Amino acid sequence: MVPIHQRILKDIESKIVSGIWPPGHRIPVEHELLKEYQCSRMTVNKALSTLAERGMIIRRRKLGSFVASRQIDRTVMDIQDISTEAELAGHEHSHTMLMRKVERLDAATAMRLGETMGAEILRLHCLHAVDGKANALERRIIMLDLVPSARTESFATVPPGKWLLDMVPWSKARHVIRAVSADATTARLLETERGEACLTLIRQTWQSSRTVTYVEFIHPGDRFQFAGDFHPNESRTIDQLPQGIAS
Amino acid sequence: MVPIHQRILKDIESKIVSGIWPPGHRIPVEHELLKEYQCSRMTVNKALSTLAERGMIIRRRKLGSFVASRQIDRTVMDIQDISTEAELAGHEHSHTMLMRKVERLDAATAMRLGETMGAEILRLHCLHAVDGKANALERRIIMLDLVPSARTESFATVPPGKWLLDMVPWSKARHVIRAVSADATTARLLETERGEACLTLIRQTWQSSRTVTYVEFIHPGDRFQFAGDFHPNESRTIDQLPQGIAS
DNA sequence: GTGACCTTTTTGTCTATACAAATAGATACA
DNA sequence: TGTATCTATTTGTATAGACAAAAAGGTCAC
Repeated sequence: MVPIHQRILKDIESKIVSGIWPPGHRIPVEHELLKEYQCSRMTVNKALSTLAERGMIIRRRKLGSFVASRQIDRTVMDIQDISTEAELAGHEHSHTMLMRKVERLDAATAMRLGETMGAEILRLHCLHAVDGKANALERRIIMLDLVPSARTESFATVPPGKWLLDMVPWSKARHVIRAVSADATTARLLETERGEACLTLIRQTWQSSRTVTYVEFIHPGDRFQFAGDFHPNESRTIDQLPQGIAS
Repeated sequence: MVPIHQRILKDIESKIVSGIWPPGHRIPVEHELLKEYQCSRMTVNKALSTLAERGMIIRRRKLGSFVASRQIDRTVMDIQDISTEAELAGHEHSHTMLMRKVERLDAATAMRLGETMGAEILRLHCLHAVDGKANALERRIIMLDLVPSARTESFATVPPGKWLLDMVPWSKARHVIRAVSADATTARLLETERGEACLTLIRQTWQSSRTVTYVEFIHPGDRFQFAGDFHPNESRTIDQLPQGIAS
Protein backbone atom coordinates (compact mmCIF):
# COMPACT_ATOMS: atom_id res chain seq x y z
CA MET A 1 0.00 0.00 0.00
CA VAL A 2 2.52 2.58 1.18
CA PRO A 3 5.53 2.61 -1.17
CA ILE A 4 8.60 0.92 0.31
CA HIS A 5 10.86 3.91 -0.02
CA GLN A 6 8.40 5.98 1.98
CA ARG A 7 8.28 3.32 4.67
CA ILE A 8 12.06 3.33 4.94
CA LEU A 9 12.04 7.10 5.03
CA LYS A 10 9.47 7.27 7.82
CA ASP A 11 11.26 4.57 9.78
CA ILE A 12 14.58 6.33 9.75
CA GLU A 13 12.96 9.69 10.31
CA SER A 14 11.19 8.50 13.41
CA LYS A 15 14.42 7.10 14.81
CA ILE A 16 16.00 10.50 14.34
CA VAL A 17 13.06 12.50 15.60
CA SER A 18 12.64 10.38 18.68
CA GLY A 19 16.30 10.65 19.55
CA ILE A 20 17.11 6.94 19.20
CA TRP A 21 19.66 8.04 16.63
CA PRO A 22 21.17 11.28 17.91
CA PRO A 23 22.99 13.85 15.76
CA GLY A 24 26.28 12.38 14.59
CA HIS A 25 25.00 8.81 14.64
CA ARG A 26 26.09 6.77 11.65
CA ILE A 27 23.05 5.13 10.12
CA PRO A 28 23.34 1.70 8.49
CA VAL A 29 24.85 1.71 5.02
CA GLU A 30 22.65 1.06 2.01
CA HIS A 31 23.68 -2.58 1.82
CA GLU A 32 22.48 -3.31 5.32
CA LEU A 33 19.24 -1.43 4.81
CA LEU A 34 18.37 -3.25 1.59
CA LYS A 35 18.80 -6.53 3.44
CA GLU A 36 16.64 -5.30 6.30
CA TYR A 37 13.85 -4.03 4.06
CA GLN A 38 14.20 -6.67 1.35
CA CYS A 39 14.36 -4.24 -1.52
CA SER A 40 16.82 -2.99 -4.10
CA ARG A 41 19.56 -0.49 -3.46
CA MET A 42 17.86 2.14 -5.65
CA THR A 43 14.88 2.10 -3.35
CA VAL A 44 16.99 2.54 -0.23
CA ASN A 45 18.98 5.19 -2.04
CA LYS A 46 15.85 7.14 -2.88
CA ALA A 47 14.76 7.22 0.73
CA LEU A 48 18.17 8.30 1.97
CA SER A 49 18.58 10.90 -0.77
CA THR A 50 15.26 12.42 0.19
CA LEU A 51 16.31 12.62 3.83
CA ALA A 52 19.56 14.21 2.74
CA GLU A 53 17.71 16.81 0.66
CA ARG A 54 15.57 17.63 3.65
CA GLY A 55 18.68 18.15 5.70
CA MET A 56 18.05 15.43 8.24
CA ILE A 57 21.06 13.35 7.29
CA ILE A 58 24.41 14.03 5.69
CA ARG A 59 25.85 11.53 3.24
CA ARG A 60 29.53 11.11 2.50
CA ARG A 61 31.09 8.66 0.11
CA LYS A 62 33.17 6.06 1.86
CA LEU A 63 32.21 7.48 5.26
CA GLY A 64 28.51 6.69 5.30
CA SER A 65 25.38 8.60 6.30
CA PHE A 66 25.11 10.56 9.52
CA VAL A 67 22.27 12.18 11.42
CA ALA A 68 22.63 15.93 10.98
CA SER A 69 22.56 18.48 13.75
CA ARG A 70 19.17 19.91 14.32
CA GLN A 71 18.49 23.32 13.02
CA ILE A 72 15.37 24.79 14.43
CA ASP A 73 16.41 28.00 12.79
CA ARG A 74 15.15 27.57 9.26
CA THR A 75 11.58 28.53 9.74
CA VAL A 76 9.08 28.88 6.96
CA MET A 77 7.06 32.03 7.32
CA ASP A 78 3.96 32.49 5.27
CA ILE A 79 4.50 36.04 4.22
CA GLN A 80 1.81 36.58 1.67
CA ASP A 81 0.25 39.37 -0.22
CA ILE A 82 -1.96 41.18 2.25
CA SER A 83 -5.13 40.85 0.17
CA THR A 84 -4.52 37.15 -0.45
CA GLU A 85 -3.96 36.60 3.24
CA ALA A 86 -7.17 38.39 4.18
CA GLU A 87 -9.14 36.41 1.60
CA LEU A 88 -7.75 33.09 2.80
CA ALA A 89 -8.69 33.91 6.36
CA GLY A 90 -12.19 34.84 5.24
CA HIS A 91 -11.84 38.54 5.85
CA GLU A 92 -12.90 41.39 3.66
CA HIS A 93 -10.08 43.43 2.19
CA SER A 94 -10.05 46.83 0.53
CA HIS A 95 -7.39 49.33 -0.42
CA THR A 96 -7.16 53.03 -1.16
CA MET A 97 -4.50 54.65 -3.31
CA LEU A 98 -2.96 57.61 -1.53
CA MET A 99 -0.23 58.45 -4.00
CA ARG A 100 0.82 57.41 -7.48
CA LYS A 101 3.74 59.22 -8.99
CA VAL A 102 6.32 58.58 -11.70
CA GLU A 103 9.74 59.88 -10.72
CA ARG A 104 13.45 59.13 -10.92
CA LEU A 105 15.57 57.30 -8.33
CA ASP A 106 17.53 59.62 -6.09
CA ALA A 107 21.00 58.70 -4.94
CA ALA A 108 20.12 57.51 -1.43
CA THR A 109 17.26 55.27 -2.53
CA ALA A 110 19.25 53.91 -5.44
CA MET A 111 22.01 52.92 -3.02
CA ARG A 112 19.52 51.24 -0.69
CA LEU A 113 18.00 49.26 -3.55
CA GLY A 114 21.29 48.46 -5.23
CA GLU A 115 20.12 50.07 -8.44
CA THR A 116 21.43 52.92 -10.53
CA MET A 117 20.46 56.49 -9.80
CA GLY A 118 18.10 58.21 -12.18
CA ALA A 119 16.18 55.08 -13.21
CA GLU A 120 12.51 55.69 -13.76
CA ILE A 121 10.27 54.41 -11.02
CA LEU A 122 6.65 54.41 -9.99
CA ARG A 123 6.14 55.41 -6.39
CA LEU A 124 2.95 54.21 -4.74
CA HIS A 125 1.38 54.84 -1.34
CA CYS A 126 -1.59 52.74 -0.48
CA LEU A 127 -3.73 52.09 2.59
CA HIS A 128 -5.06 48.61 3.26
CA ALA A 129 -8.11 47.85 5.36
CA VAL A 130 -9.23 44.45 6.62
CA ASP A 131 -12.85 44.14 7.66
CA GLY A 132 -13.15 47.91 7.43
CA LYS A 133 -10.30 48.61 9.81
CA ALA A 134 -6.97 50.13 8.76
CA ASN A 135 -4.44 47.32 8.71
CA ALA A 136 -1.42 48.42 6.74
CA LEU A 137 0.24 51.33 5.04
CA GLU A 138 2.03 50.31 1.87
CA ARG A 139 4.91 52.31 0.41
CA ARG A 140 6.14 50.88 -2.84
CA ILE A 141 8.64 51.50 -5.59
CA ILE A 142 8.27 49.75 -8.94
CA MET A 143 11.09 49.82 -11.48
CA LEU A 144 9.41 50.97 -14.64
CA ASP A 145 11.95 49.65 -17.11
CA LEU A 146 11.33 46.10 -15.84
CA VAL A 147 7.57 46.47 -15.48
CA PRO A 148 6.59 49.01 -18.15
CA SER A 149 2.92 48.08 -18.01
CA ALA A 150 2.74 49.57 -14.51
CA ARG A 151 2.92 53.00 -16.09
CA THR A 152 -0.67 52.86 -17.28
CA GLU A 153 -2.13 50.84 -14.42
CA SER A 154 -4.19 52.73 -11.86
CA PHE A 155 -4.25 49.97 -9.21
CA ALA A 156 -7.78 51.05 -8.34
CA THR A 157 -9.28 47.58 -8.37
CA VAL A 158 -6.32 45.22 -7.93
CA PRO A 159 -3.81 46.11 -5.19
CA PRO A 160 -0.21 46.56 -6.43
CA GLY A 161 1.16 43.46 -4.72
CA LYS A 162 -1.34 41.15 -6.31
CA TRP A 163 -1.05 42.83 -9.66
CA LEU A 164 2.71 42.43 -9.70
CA LEU A 165 2.53 38.77 -8.74
CA ASP A 166 0.89 38.10 -12.08
CA MET A 167 3.20 40.33 -14.10
CA VAL A 168 6.65 39.11 -13.13
CA PRO A 169 7.55 35.57 -14.24
CA TRP A 170 9.36 34.24 -11.19
CA SER A 171 11.54 35.89 -8.71
CA LYS A 172 13.55 35.77 -5.59
CA ALA A 173 12.73 37.96 -2.68
CA ARG A 174 14.22 39.23 0.52
CA HIS A 175 12.13 40.02 3.56
CA VAL A 176 13.04 42.09 6.57
CA ILE A 177 10.81 42.47 9.60
CA ARG A 178 11.32 45.37 11.98
CA ALA A 179 9.53 47.13 14.78
CA VAL A 180 9.18 50.89 14.52
CA SER A 181 7.24 53.60 16.30
CA ALA A 182 4.51 55.26 14.29
CA ASP A 183 5.19 58.85 13.27
CA ALA A 184 2.36 61.34 13.19
CA THR A 185 1.31 60.71 9.57
CA THR A 186 1.46 56.95 9.88
CA ALA A 187 -0.47 57.01 13.14
CA ARG A 188 -3.22 59.13 11.60
CA LEU A 189 -3.58 56.88 8.57
CA LEU A 190 -3.54 53.68 10.62
CA GLU A 191 -5.97 55.14 13.15
CA THR A 192 -3.62 54.62 16.05
CA GLU A 193 -1.52 56.66 18.45
CA ARG A 194 1.68 58.46 17.58
CA GLY A 195 4.58 56.38 18.97
CA GLU A 196 2.59 53.15 18.82
CA ALA A 197 4.70 50.08 18.05
CA CYS A 198 4.29 49.04 14.42
CA LEU A 199 5.43 45.93 12.62
CA THR A 200 7.17 46.77 9.37
CA LEU A 201 7.70 44.27 6.60
CA ILE A 202 10.15 45.21 3.90
CA ARG A 203 10.20 43.13 0.77
CA GLN A 204 12.54 43.51 -2.13
CA THR A 205 11.87 41.38 -5.18
CA TRP A 206 14.37 40.60 -7.90
CA GLN A 207 14.24 39.04 -11.29
CA SER A 208 17.70 37.84 -12.30
CA SER A 209 19.64 40.38 -10.25
CA ARG A 210 17.48 43.37 -11.18
CA THR A 211 15.11 44.83 -8.61
CA VAL A 212 11.49 44.57 -9.67
CA THR A 213 9.89 46.22 -6.68
CA TYR A 214 10.67 47.40 -3.19
CA VAL A 215 7.89 47.72 -0.68
CA GLU A 216 7.31 48.51 2.97
CA PHE A 217 4.18 47.45 4.79
CA ILE A 218 3.60 49.16 8.10
CA HIS A 219 1.15 47.36 10.37
CA PRO A 220 -0.22 48.55 13.69
CA GLY A 221 1.36 46.26 16.29
CA ASP A 222 -1.88 45.58 18.08
CA ARG A 223 -3.59 44.25 14.95
CA PHE A 224 -0.93 42.20 13.31
CA GLN A 225 1.64 39.43 13.74
CA PHE A 226 3.65 37.04 11.64
CA ALA A 227 3.62 33.33 12.31
CA GLY A 228 5.66 30.48 10.93
CA ASP A 229 6.36 26.84 11.56
CA PHE A 230 9.30 24.55 11.52
CA HIS A 231 8.52 20.95 10.66
CA PRO A 232 11.60 18.85 10.11
CA ASN A 233 9.74 15.96 8.58
CA GLU A 234 7.30 17.61 6.22
CA SER A 235 8.30 18.76 2.82
CA ARG A 236 6.08 21.34 1.32
CA THR A 237 3.44 19.97 -0.98
CA ILE A 238 1.44 21.73 -3.59
CA ASP A 239 -1.45 20.00 -5.23
CA GLN A 240 -3.39 22.80 -6.74
CA LEU A 241 -3.16 23.19 -10.48
CA PRO A 242 -2.78 26.77 -11.69
CA GLN A 243 -5.91 28.25 -13.17
CA GLY A 244 -4.97 29.08 -16.72
CA ILE A 245 -3.77 25.89 -18.37
CA ALA A 246 -1.81 27.14 -21.35
CA SER A 247 -0.45 24.74 -23.88
CA MET B 1 30.76 16.25 -15.81
CA VAL B 2 27.48 17.60 -14.45
CA PRO B 3 25.02 14.72 -13.98
CA ILE B 4 22.35 14.57 -16.67
CA HIS B 5 19.43 14.81 -14.28
CA GLN B 6 20.83 18.02 -12.89
CA ARG B 7 21.24 19.42 -16.37
CA ILE B 8 17.62 18.62 -17.17
CA LEU B 9 16.56 20.15 -13.88
CA LYS B 10 18.45 23.38 -14.45
CA ASP B 11 17.20 23.60 -18.04
CA ILE B 12 13.56 23.33 -17.07
CA GLU B 13 14.04 25.52 -14.05
CA SER B 14 15.53 28.33 -16.12
CA LYS B 15 12.63 28.15 -18.55
CA ILE B 16 10.24 28.56 -15.65
CA VAL B 17 12.23 31.25 -13.86
CA SER B 18 12.70 33.29 -17.01
CA GLY B 19 9.02 33.15 -17.82
CA ILE B 20 9.38 31.22 -21.10
CA TRP B 21 7.09 28.66 -19.50
CA PRO B 22 4.52 30.61 -17.49
CA PRO B 23 2.46 29.17 -14.63
CA GLY B 24 -0.01 26.68 -16.03
CA HIS B 25 2.19 25.72 -18.95
CA ARG B 26 2.28 22.02 -19.66
CA ILE B 27 5.87 20.88 -19.87
CA PRO B 28 6.85 18.06 -22.23
CA VAL B 29 6.01 14.59 -20.99
CA GLU B 30 8.78 12.28 -19.85
CA HIS B 31 8.86 10.45 -23.17
CA GLU B 32 9.61 13.61 -25.11
CA LEU B 33 12.23 14.74 -22.64
CA LEU B 34 14.10 11.44 -22.70
CA LYS B 35 14.30 11.73 -26.47
CA GLU B 36 15.51 15.32 -26.22
CA TYR B 37 18.17 14.58 -23.61
CA GLN B 38 19.05 11.09 -24.84
CA CYS B 39 18.70 9.42 -21.48
CA SER B 40 16.44 6.94 -19.72
CA ARG B 41 13.06 7.72 -18.27
CA MET B 42 14.30 7.22 -14.72
CA THR B 43 16.74 10.06 -15.19
CA VAL B 44 14.08 12.40 -16.53
CA ASN B 45 11.78 11.27 -13.77
CA LYS B 46 14.32 12.11 -11.11
CA ALA B 47 14.71 15.65 -12.42
CA LEU B 48 10.96 16.20 -12.63
CA SER B 49 10.30 14.65 -9.22
CA THR B 50 12.84 16.98 -7.67
CA LEU B 51 11.19 19.99 -9.28
CA ALA B 52 7.83 18.75 -8.02
CA GLU B 53 9.20 18.40 -4.47
CA ARG B 54 10.48 21.93 -4.65
CA GLY B 55 7.04 23.11 -5.65
CA MET B 56 7.97 24.49 -9.04
CA ILE B 57 5.87 22.04 -11.02
CA ILE B 58 2.81 19.97 -10.34
CA ARG B 59 2.59 16.46 -11.74
CA ARG B 60 -0.64 14.61 -12.46
CA ARG B 61 -0.99 11.14 -13.88
CA LYS B 62 -2.51 11.11 -17.33
CA LEU B 63 -2.56 14.93 -17.39
CA GLY B 64 1.14 15.70 -17.41
CA SER B 65 3.34 18.17 -15.57
CA PHE B 66 2.48 21.84 -15.20
CA VAL B 67 4.36 24.90 -14.08
CA ALA B 68 3.04 25.84 -10.63
CA SER B 69 1.86 29.26 -9.61
CA ARG B 70 4.52 31.24 -7.93
CA GLN B 71 4.36 31.51 -4.24
CA ILE B 72 6.58 34.24 -2.98
CA ASP B 73 4.96 33.70 0.37
CA ARG B 74 6.92 30.76 1.73
CA THR B 75 9.92 32.55 3.03
CA VAL B 76 12.65 30.91 4.99
CA MET B 77 13.59 32.95 7.99
CA ASP B 78 16.77 32.22 9.82
CA ILE B 79 15.45 32.44 13.33
CA GLN B 80 18.29 31.15 15.39
CA ASP B 81 19.31 30.98 18.93
CA ILE B 82 20.44 34.47 19.85
CA SER B 83 23.88 33.40 21.02
CA THR B 84 24.48 31.30 17.91
CA GLU B 85 23.41 34.19 15.74
CA ALA B 86 25.75 36.60 17.46
CA GLU B 87 28.64 34.16 17.17
CA LEU B 88 28.04 33.56 13.49
CA ALA B 89 28.04 37.28 12.85
CA GLY B 90 31.27 37.65 14.77
CA HIS B 91 29.78 39.47 17.73
CA GLU B 92 30.39 38.92 21.37
CA HIS B 93 27.43 37.57 23.32
CA SER B 94 26.76 37.36 27.02
CA HIS B 95 23.72 36.69 29.18
CA THR B 96 22.60 37.36 32.73
CA MET B 97 20.03 35.31 34.60
CA LEU B 98 17.43 37.55 36.18
CA MET B 99 15.07 34.91 37.50
CA ARG B 100 15.02 31.14 37.88
CA LYS B 101 12.01 29.65 39.62
CA VAL B 102 10.29 26.29 39.74
CA GLU B 103 6.51 26.64 39.87
CA ARG B 104 3.29 25.14 38.63
CA LEU B 105 1.33 26.12 35.51
CA ASP B 106 -1.58 28.42 36.24
CA ALA B 107 -4.82 28.08 34.30
CA ALA B 108 -4.29 30.98 31.90
CA THR B 109 -0.75 29.99 30.89
CA ALA B 110 -1.72 26.35 30.59
CA MET B 111 -4.47 27.35 28.18
CA ARG B 112 -2.09 29.48 26.14
CA LEU B 113 0.43 26.65 25.89
CA GLY B 114 -2.11 23.92 25.31
CA GLU B 115 -0.87 22.03 28.34
CA THR B 116 -2.55 20.88 31.53
CA MET B 117 -2.78 23.13 34.54
CA GLY B 118 -0.58 22.33 37.52
CA ALA B 119 2.28 20.82 35.54
CA GLU B 120 5.67 21.62 36.98
CA ILE B 121 7.63 24.21 35.06
CA LEU B 122 10.85 26.13 35.27
CA ARG B 123 10.38 29.84 34.69
CA LEU B 124 13.40 31.76 33.50
CA HIS B 125 14.08 35.43 32.88
CA CYS B 126 17.31 36.27 31.18
CA LEU B 127 18.94 39.33 29.68
CA HIS B 128 21.07 39.01 26.54
CA ALA B 129 23.74 41.44 25.50
CA VAL B 130 25.52 41.61 22.16
CA ASP B 131 28.82 43.45 22.08
CA GLY B 132 28.09 44.73 25.56
CA LYS B 133 24.77 46.30 24.66
CA ALA B 134 21.41 44.96 25.86
CA ASN B 135 19.83 43.17 22.95
CA ALA B 136 17.03 40.97 24.22
CA LEU B 137 14.97 40.08 27.23
CA GLU B 138 14.15 36.39 27.37
CA ARG B 139 11.16 35.02 29.25
CA ARG B 140 11.00 31.26 29.15
CA ILE B 141 8.98 28.37 30.44
CA ILE B 142 10.44 24.85 30.40
CA MET B 143 8.24 21.84 31.06
CA LEU B 144 10.09 19.97 33.76
CA ASP B 145 8.52 16.57 33.18
CA LEU B 146 9.88 16.53 29.64
CA VAL B 147 13.26 18.07 30.49
CA PRO B 148 13.93 16.94 34.04
CA SER B 149 17.62 17.77 33.81
CA ALA B 150 16.74 21.47 33.66
CA ARG B 151 15.90 21.32 37.34
CA THR B 152 19.52 21.24 38.37
CA GLU B 153 20.94 23.42 35.61
CA SER B 154 21.87 26.97 36.54
CA PHE B 155 22.23 28.29 32.95
CA ALA B 156 25.05 30.45 34.17
CA THR B 157 27.48 29.57 31.39
CA VAL B 158 25.29 28.24 28.57
CA PRO B 159 22.15 30.26 27.73
CA PRO B 160 18.88 28.31 28.03
CA GLY B 161 18.13 28.29 24.30
CA LYS B 162 21.45 26.72 23.39
CA TRP B 163 21.32 24.32 26.30
CA LEU B 164 17.89 23.04 25.29
CA LEU B 165 18.93 22.58 21.66
CA ASP B 166 21.29 19.86 22.82
CA MET B 167 18.87 18.27 25.25
CA VAL B 168 15.79 17.69 23.14
CA PRO B 169 16.19 15.14 20.31
CA TRP B 170 14.28 16.81 17.51
CA SER B 171 11.27 18.96 17.47
CA LYS B 172 8.83 21.09 15.67
CA ALA B 173 8.44 24.71 16.49
CA ARG B 174 6.08 27.59 15.96
CA HIS B 175 7.25 31.16 15.74
CA VAL B 176 5.24 34.32 16.09
CA ILE B 177 6.68 37.78 15.54
CA ARG B 178 4.94 40.83 16.97
CA ALA B 179 5.60 44.48 17.64
CA VAL B 180 4.91 45.75 21.14
CA SER B 181 5.63 48.86 23.13
CA ALA B 182 8.10 48.49 25.95
CA ASP B 183 6.64 48.71 29.44
CA ALA B 184 8.61 50.39 32.22
CA THR B 185 10.45 47.26 33.39
CA THR B 186 11.32 46.09 29.90
CA ALA B 187 12.51 49.54 28.91
CA ARG B 188 14.77 49.76 31.93
CA LEU B 189 16.33 46.36 31.32
CA LEU B 190 16.81 46.96 27.60
CA GLU B 191 18.21 50.43 28.24
CA THR B 192 15.62 52.13 26.12
CA GLU B 193 12.62 54.41 26.52
CA ARG B 194 9.25 53.39 27.88
CA GLY B 195 6.86 53.01 24.92
CA GLU B 196 9.68 52.25 22.51
CA ALA B 197 8.71 49.83 19.73
CA CYS B 198 10.05 46.36 20.44
CA LEU B 199 10.19 43.28 18.25
CA THR B 200 8.92 40.22 20.08
CA LEU B 201 9.65 36.70 18.97
CA ILE B 202 7.57 33.97 20.52
CA ARG B 203 8.70 30.41 20.03
CA GLN B 204 6.92 27.31 21.19
CA THR B 205 8.73 24.02 20.74
CA TRP B 206 7.11 20.61 20.78
CA GLN B 207 8.31 17.07 20.89
CA SER B 208 5.59 14.76 19.64
CA SER B 209 2.65 16.96 20.65
CA ARG B 210 4.01 17.88 24.08
CA THR B 211 5.33 21.36 24.69
CA VAL B 212 9.01 21.37 25.56
CA THR B 213 9.49 25.06 26.02
CA TYR B 214 7.78 28.37 25.42
CA VAL B 215 9.84 31.49 25.12
CA GLU B 216 9.48 35.18 24.35
CA PHE B 217 12.40 37.29 23.18
CA ILE B 218 11.83 41.01 23.39
CA HIS B 219 14.23 43.04 21.27
CA PRO B 220 14.57 46.80 21.14
CA GLY B 221 13.25 47.84 17.73
CA ASP B 222 16.19 50.07 16.96
CA ARG B 223 18.73 47.29 17.44
CA PHE B 224 17.13 44.31 15.84
CA GLN B 225 15.43 42.94 12.77
CA PHE B 226 14.57 39.62 11.18
CA ALA B 227 15.55 38.84 7.62
CA GLY B 228 14.69 35.98 5.33
CA ASP B 229 14.94 34.98 1.72
CA PHE B 230 12.84 33.25 -0.82
CA HIS B 231 14.78 31.40 -3.49
CA PRO B 232 12.62 29.27 -5.72
CA ASN B 233 15.50 27.38 -7.24
CA GLU B 234 17.73 26.60 -4.33
CA SER B 235 17.08 23.71 -2.06
CA ARG B 236 18.71 23.96 1.28
CA THR B 237 21.98 22.16 1.50
CA ILE B 238 23.87 21.07 4.55
CA ASP B 239 27.37 19.80 4.22
CA GLN B 240 28.72 20.10 7.69
CA LEU B 241 29.11 16.89 9.63
CA PRO B 242 27.97 17.07 13.24
CA GLN B 243 30.80 17.25 15.73
CA GLY B 244 30.36 14.15 17.83
CA ILE B 245 30.45 11.18 15.53
CA ALA B 246 28.84 8.47 17.57
CA SER B 247 28.78 4.93 16.34
C1' DG C 1 59.23 9.50 7.44
C1' DT C 2 57.24 10.79 2.85
C1' DG C 3 55.22 10.47 -1.28
C1' DA C 4 53.20 7.53 -4.95
C1' DC C 5 50.17 4.07 -5.78
C1' DC C 6 46.69 0.55 -4.90
C1' DT C 7 42.62 -1.38 -2.55
C1' DT C 8 38.34 -1.16 -0.35
C1' DT C 9 34.17 0.91 1.13
C1' DT C 10 30.35 3.72 0.34
C1' DT C 11 27.60 6.79 -2.07
C1' DG C 12 26.25 8.89 -6.82
C1' DT C 13 24.47 8.27 -11.24
C1' DC C 14 22.51 5.85 -15.02
C1' DT C 15 20.13 2.21 -17.87
C1' DA C 16 16.52 -0.82 -19.47
C1' DT C 17 12.64 -2.88 -18.10
C1' DA C 18 8.38 -3.87 -15.73
C1' DC C 19 4.13 -3.27 -13.71
C1' DA C 20 0.89 -0.31 -10.91
C1' DA C 21 -2.18 3.57 -10.32
C1' DA C 22 -4.73 7.53 -11.70
C1' DT C 23 -7.71 9.39 -14.81
C1' DA C 24 -9.43 11.77 -19.24
C1' DG C 25 -11.76 10.47 -23.03
C1' DA C 26 -14.03 7.06 -25.98
C1' DT C 27 -17.27 3.53 -26.41
C1' DA C 28 -21.02 0.56 -25.47
C1' DC C 29 -25.27 0.06 -23.49
C1' DA C 30 -29.68 0.63 -20.99
C1' DT D 1 -29.72 10.99 -22.01
C1' DG D 2 -27.13 9.19 -18.63
C1' DT D 3 -24.14 5.48 -16.95
C1' DA D 4 -21.01 1.83 -16.82
C1' DT D 5 -16.96 0.07 -18.92
C1' DC D 6 -12.95 0.04 -21.60
C1' DT D 7 -8.69 2.18 -23.44
C1' DA D 8 -4.86 5.01 -23.84
C1' DT D 9 -1.80 8.19 -21.66
C1' DT D 10 1.09 9.67 -18.14
C1' DT D 11 3.19 9.47 -13.90
C1' DG D 12 4.72 6.48 -9.69
C1' DT D 13 7.32 2.83 -7.94
C1' DA D 14 10.47 -0.88 -8.05
C1' DT D 15 14.24 -4.10 -9.74
C1' DA D 16 18.88 -5.75 -11.04
C1' DG D 17 22.86 -4.53 -12.73
C1' DA D 18 26.66 -1.49 -14.06
C1' DC D 19 30.18 1.80 -13.67
C1' DA D 20 31.90 6.28 -11.65
C1' DA D 21 33.65 9.12 -7.97
C1' DA D 22 35.18 10.25 -3.40
C1' DA D 23 38.02 9.24 0.14
C1' DA D 24 40.10 6.48 4.05
C1' DG D 25 43.58 3.38 4.79
C1' DG D 26 47.29 0.28 3.48
C1' DT D 27 51.62 -0.86 0.90
C1' DC D 28 55.83 -0.09 -1.10
C1' DA D 29 59.85 2.29 -2.83
C1' DC D 30 62.93 5.79 -1.72
